[in-house]
This record gives sequence, structure tokens and C-alpha cells, in this order.
Amino acid sequence: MSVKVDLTMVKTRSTQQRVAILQILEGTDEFRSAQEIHKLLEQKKLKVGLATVYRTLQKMAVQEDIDAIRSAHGEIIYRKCGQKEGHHHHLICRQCGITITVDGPTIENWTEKIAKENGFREVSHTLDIFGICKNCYRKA
Amino acid sequence: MSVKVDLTMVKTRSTQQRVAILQILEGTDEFRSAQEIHKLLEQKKLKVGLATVYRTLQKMAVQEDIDAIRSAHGEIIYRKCGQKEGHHHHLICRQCGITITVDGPTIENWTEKIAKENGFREVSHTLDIFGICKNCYRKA
DNA sequence: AGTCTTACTGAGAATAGTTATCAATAGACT
DNA sequence: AGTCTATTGATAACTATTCTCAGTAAGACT
Repeated sequence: MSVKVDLTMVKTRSTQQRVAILQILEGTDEFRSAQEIHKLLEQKKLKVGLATVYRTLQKMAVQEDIDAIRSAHGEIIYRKCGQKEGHHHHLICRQCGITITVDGPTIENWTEKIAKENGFREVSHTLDIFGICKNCYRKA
Repeated sequence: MSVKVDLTMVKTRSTQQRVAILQILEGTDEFRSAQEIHKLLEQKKLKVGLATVYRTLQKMAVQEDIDAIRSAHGEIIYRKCGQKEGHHHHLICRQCGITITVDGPTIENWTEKIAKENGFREVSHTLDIFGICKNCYRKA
């Protein structure tokens, strides 16, 4: 129930594996799971250990190089966000997984305010909205 | 990657276990995981198998007796529908983990609006705010 | 109340996704 | 080139969940 966060400031080395994983992410707008990325690397004849893929993605997500969300099926899926400008959120269909990106200036302001009121600094937040999209609702 | 849904119309029996689980859910506004509910039942000296807790919650969710969402940590968490006016969020210190509960009517309305605009239904969301609390900031 | 049908239960095995371990490797700095 | 240490890979361990299957108990029907 608790979140472990490593606050140690460590230098990130640019390794072949890290570059390869980043290339995969930059080749698509879709969310990809660690397992998927591992398979895609295999197809490109690049041997990168599964654990390395997990570790690298996790680190990238912490350093905010990429977005990470939890799919309805329980996997963590990752995506390189093109639009780095402005923090944004996701509207995700529980059924088919289709994802819509939405800006949230309202939320930014609100979270900032709440945090300040409670004496918190260096604020960040995560917000995802889940629902059933039009298509899936029609099918059901 | 696909979701199996059993469409067979089966009669649901009212067992001691099912009643016990429902009571736990009715005793709170919070989302609870299967594991948590299992522990709470143990504390009440009610011996209900873990598998039964999982099965029952899953079934209740399908029959729409309760809400089910996936937490950021990967667990499926459940809540008895109806009392939406209990939903709130957490302000968490990255350093010491202290957690402050905050209401968010602003957020509720905003997420509802965004979802509707995009044709989504059965909306739920997750939001956590992270920062460094007063105490930890002073120490650093 | 007795009996029958079958949904439900519990304990543990099996599975999926992810994280931890640890010796070996390889960036990057002098 | 040599040193330091972040990173890697193979695999074990872990967590959350589902499956299996023999035994149990709702609930319907005498």
C-alpha cells in the first residue's frame, strides 16, 4: 500500500539498451507494455534482457521522459508524449483501452492550491479518468 | 488482451460469506482491495477463503452491485456504489509518506465534464498529489 | 422435515506481471 | 589505460489474481 521512491540523485548513463528502448517508444504514439517492447526488440534482433526493459521504463517514467499508466488488465503501459509542453491527463476506456489526452489547467491550479494550503512543496500529481467509450457502450 | 465475460444467467445464492463481504463494503466509503477485505474479515473472526473474496467481488462488480477500478499500484479495488459523496483524494509526502485526505468537488465535476464531452460513460478516476511536506522540507 | 440439484466454498496449485539479487560488464571521468 | 560505479542479464522471488476440484450448503420441490 506504500510507494517506495528513491530520492538518490544518480547520473543516468546512455547505454545501447536505453537508446534501443527509447527508439521503440519514439516509433509510435501508442502505449506499450514492457513485455511488448521486449518482443519488439527481439524482432529487431536486439538482445535486451526483460528485466532491463522493466527497469529502464520505470526509470524513464520517474524522470518524466515518458508517461506511465496502468491498463485495465493490470499491466503498466508506457508512451513517449510528443507534446512535452504542459502536463496533461488521460481519458481511458476500461474496455478497449482507447486513450484520449486532455489538458487540465483547472486541475493544475487546484492541486497547487491544496498542496500550498497544507504546506507542501515540489508538488506533482497523477490523474487518470476511466470510463466506457462510445463504441464499447454501443456494442454492449 | 481480451476480457472474458460470462453471460450465463445464473442464480446468485445468499451465502454467509457473501453477506459478510457486503457488510464490509457497506461499512465504508473507501475503495478496498480483495486482500484488505480478506484481512478485515479475519479480524472479525469470520473465516472466508481468499479465493471466495476474489470471486465474490468479481461477481458483484459484473452484476453492478459494486464499483471496481484498478489502482495505480495494480490492485483491483472495490467500493459499494451509491454514496459517491465520500470520494476524496490524497496528498502524499514523497519523503516520509505522511498522507492528508482532501475532498475534491472541483475535480469530480471537471472529470465528469471531460468524460461526457468525449462520449464516455460510467466514469471513475484516480488522483494523487505528491510533494514534500513542511517537516521534511525543514529537515533538508 | 427429507431429499435433490447445483451454486458456492476453501486450500492450494497455477499463472501473469513485475521486482529483487548478484556477479559480470561497460559508460564516463581522470 | 585505469578506476569507479551505474547498468546489465539470467533467474529467483514476489504480488495479485485466477483456476482446480472435492466437499459443502442454499434453496426448491416434494
